[in-house]
Amino acid sequence: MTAFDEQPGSAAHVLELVANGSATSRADLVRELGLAASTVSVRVQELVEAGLLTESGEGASRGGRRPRLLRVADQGAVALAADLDSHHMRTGAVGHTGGAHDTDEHAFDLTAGPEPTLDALAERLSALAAHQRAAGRTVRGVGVGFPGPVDADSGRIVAPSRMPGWHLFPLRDRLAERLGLPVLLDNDANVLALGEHRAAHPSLRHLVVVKAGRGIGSGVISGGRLHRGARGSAGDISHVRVDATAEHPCSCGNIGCLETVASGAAIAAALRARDIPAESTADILRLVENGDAHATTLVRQAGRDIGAVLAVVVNFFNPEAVIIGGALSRAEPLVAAVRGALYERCLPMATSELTISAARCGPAAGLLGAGRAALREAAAGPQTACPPTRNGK
Amino acid sequence: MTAFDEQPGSAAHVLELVANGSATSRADLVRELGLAASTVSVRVQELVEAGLLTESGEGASRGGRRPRLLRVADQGAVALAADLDSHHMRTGAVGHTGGAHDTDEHAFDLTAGPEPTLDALAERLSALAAHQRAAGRTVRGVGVGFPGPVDADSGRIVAPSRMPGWHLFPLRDRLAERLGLPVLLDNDANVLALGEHRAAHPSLRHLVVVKAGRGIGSGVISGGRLHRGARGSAGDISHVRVDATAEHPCSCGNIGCLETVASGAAIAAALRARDIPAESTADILRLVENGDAHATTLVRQAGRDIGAVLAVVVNFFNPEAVIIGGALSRAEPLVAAVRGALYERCLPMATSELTISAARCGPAAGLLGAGRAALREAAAGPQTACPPTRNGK
DNA sequence: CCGACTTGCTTCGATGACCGAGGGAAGTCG
DNA sequence: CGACTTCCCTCGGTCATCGAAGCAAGTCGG
Repeated sequence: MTAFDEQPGSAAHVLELVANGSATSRADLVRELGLAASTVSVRVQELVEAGLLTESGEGASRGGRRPRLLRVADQGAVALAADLDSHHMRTGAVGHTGGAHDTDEHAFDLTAGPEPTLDALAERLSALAAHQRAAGRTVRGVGVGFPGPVDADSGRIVAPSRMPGWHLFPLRDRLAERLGLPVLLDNDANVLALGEHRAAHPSLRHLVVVKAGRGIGSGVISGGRLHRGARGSAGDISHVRVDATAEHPCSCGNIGCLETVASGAAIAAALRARDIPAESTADILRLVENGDAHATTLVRQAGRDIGAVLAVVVNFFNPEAVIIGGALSRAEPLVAAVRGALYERCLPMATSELTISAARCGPAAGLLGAGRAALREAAAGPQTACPPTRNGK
Repeated sequence: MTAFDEQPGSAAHVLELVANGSATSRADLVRELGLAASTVSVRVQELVEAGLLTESGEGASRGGRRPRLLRVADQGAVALAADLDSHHMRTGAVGHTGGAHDTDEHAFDLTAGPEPTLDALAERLSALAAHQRAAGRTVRGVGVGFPGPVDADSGRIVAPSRMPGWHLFPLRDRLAERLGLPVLLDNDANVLALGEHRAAHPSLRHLVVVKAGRGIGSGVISGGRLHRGARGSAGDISHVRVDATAEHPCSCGNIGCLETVASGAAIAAALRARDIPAESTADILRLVENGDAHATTLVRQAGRDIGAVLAVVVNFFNPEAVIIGGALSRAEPLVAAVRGALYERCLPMATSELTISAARCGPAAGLLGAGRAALREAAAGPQTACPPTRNGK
C-alpha cells in the first residue's frame, strides 16, 4: 500500500521509462527492462488499451524496420502539485511530460496550524483545478510535499517540533475530502528526491537529494527505491550538530543544529543581525547575485556546513550522486562549497565517481516530483492494485 | 550473481527461516512467508530431497494435528570461516546451527602483503578442513571477512590506504584455488552485519551494525538487504572527522578521523603514551575489566566519538536498530557511551523506538556471519542458479 | 534493382510458479 | 463420540513470462 514503490519489471515502470525519455519504442523497452520482446508487447498493448500510452508515428531506422514511437497519453491529464515550506505555498499543474504549468507562489504561515493551512491549500488547489478544467484538462490527482515528517502510509503529519497542532493531522484524507480527488502526501525532500531520480537520473540506484531552502532536509534513494527508514524520518539531517559552540538554540532543544546555522532561515536571520534586510530565501539569492559580501560569505559557510554533514552521509551511504535542490541550490557558492567539503573530507573511494550537482529540474523540482508521483499513483491505481485483499471477486 | 541477495519468497529464504528458528514447521513457514500452503509444501519437499532439510519428529499440538518439525540437515556440513583484522586471524568451523567450533586465533601481520596472508590463511584453513573432515564433517565452503574495502562481486580487495600490494588482489579466487573449495569474501563489517541480521534480528528491515575493534567499520542493512553502495564502500565511517583539533594524522591523509581517536589501535596507542602497556584490544578489555581509570576513560570517550558519528547516521538513515559488535563491544562503558551520545544528539523520533545493543552473537559474530553466508551460498548455489545464462540445456 | 541482412513487432504454444479447492490425517474440546 | 481445529498433501487451474517462428519494413552492398 506504500505510495511510491513499484516492482521493477512492470506496469508503472514502463510508463516511467517512456515518460522520462529512457525509452521511445517497444524495442527500447526490451533493452531497458531486460524482458522478452513478447512480454513487453503485451504490457504495452495493455497500456495503450487503457489509454495511458499512445503510438505516435515512427522513428528513425537504425538499419532495419522503423520503430513505432510510444508516448505517454497525457491527453490533458494533469495532477495538481503543492510544495509547502514554512512561509510559502507553491502550487502548479503537472503533466506527464514537460514542466509545471500555472505555477503560483503564495505567502502563508504553516505554524498557524493545520486548519488554516488546509483552508489555504484547498482554496488555491480548487481554483487551480477549476482553471485547468476550464482549459480542457482532466485533473487526475493531487501531490503535496510537506516540510516535516510525514507518515506516508496513513497520510498524516508526524510531530513537527515547532508546529503545534500538527501532530497526526490527517492532511491527506482531509484534503482529499475537500477536493474530491485522490491526494498523495509525503515529505518535501522525499518528493524532490523522487522527482529528481525518476526524471533526471533514472539509472542511478543510490542517491541522496538535499533540499536546501528555508529548512534543510534530504531524501534517500537506496537500491532504486525511496528509503524512508524505520519511522519514516530518514533523510532528516536538519538537527545534526555541526557547531557545538554556536549560541543559537534550536527548536529541537539542542544547540548547533545544521538548521540553526545553514538553513535559509538561519542565513536570513544572520543577515538581519547585520542590519541587512532579508526575510526569504529569494532575498538571500538576490543579495548573492548582487555580490553582497556578507550574504555570499554566509551562503558559502552554509555550504561548508551542509557539506560537513553530507561527508558523513557519503562515507556511510556511498551514493552514486548527491543532488542539491531547494531554493538555495541556485546560489552557486553554496553548491561549490558543498563540493569542496565533500572532496576534502570524504574518502577518495567514495568521491572518485560521485556526481555532485544542483537539481536538474530546477526550482520546480519539488512540484514536478509531487505531481508526477500523484500521476503515477493515479495511473497505477486501477492497474497495479494492492497485492492482498483487493479483487473481491 | 551478487553474493548475498536472495529473493524474498523462496529457496534459501526457507532454509534461513528454519535455521534461525523463525519457523519450525510447514505451517510456520506458511505464516511467515505468506505463500500458499501448497507452495510451501513443494518448496520443503525439494529441500528435503536435496538433503538440506529434515523432518524430525512432531511438535506440540495447537489444537489440531501436530506439526511435523523441520530442521536444517546440518549432517556434519560446515563452512570454514576466517575473520581477519590487521594483526590477528581468527578461524573456526560453522554449522547451520549453534556456534563456531574449533576456533583459533593467530597473530600475523596483514600489512606484510597479500601473499604471506594468503599463505597463512591457506595453511590454517587447510589444517582446519583436515581436522573437520577427520571428525566426520563435510566442508562445504569458506567465508572470509576482510578488514578493508572489498569488491564482493569480483572477490578482490580494493585499495586499502595503508596496505601496499593489496589493491585489486583477487583473494577470493586465489584462496579458492589453494583450498579447492568455494570461497566467499566480503568486508568484515558486512559479514558481521549479515550474521547479526540473519541470526539475531531477522525481522528488522533497516539495521546498522558497527564493528568496533582494532579498526572501526559498519555494515548497513536497508530494506532487509545488505547495502553496499555505489562502489562497495558503504558503511565506512572510519574516516569521518570527529575532532579537527586532534594532532594525530590519519593514513588517509586527513586529521581527526574517527579511526585515529576511537579505534582499538588508537586507544592502545594512547595508553602506551601514558606508559600503560597495551597492544591488542584484548589488553584494553582486560584493563577496563580491572577498573583501570585511564583505559575506562579512553574507552568511554571512544564510545562518545563513535556515538557522535552514529548520531548523524541514525538521523539520516533512521534504522530500527544499531548493533555494536567487534571486540570493543564487550566493554560496557563503550556501549553505554554510544547509547548516551545517540539519545542526546538524535531526534527523539529517530531514537524513540531504536534498539541500541551489543551484538548478540558475541565475539564469534564475525565468524558466524562469514560461515553462515558461505553455507548459504553453498546451499543456494545448486538450486537458485543465476537467473540469466546458466542452464545451458 | 535485387537479394542478404538488420531491426521491430506480433503470434503462438510451452514452461513454471503459484494458488485454491478438496480431502485425508491427526489432534483438541465439550 | 461428534464437531471443530490444525497440519499437510494432491490435483487441476490461472497467470506471467519466455522462446521460436514468422511477418513487416527498413538498410546496404553488389
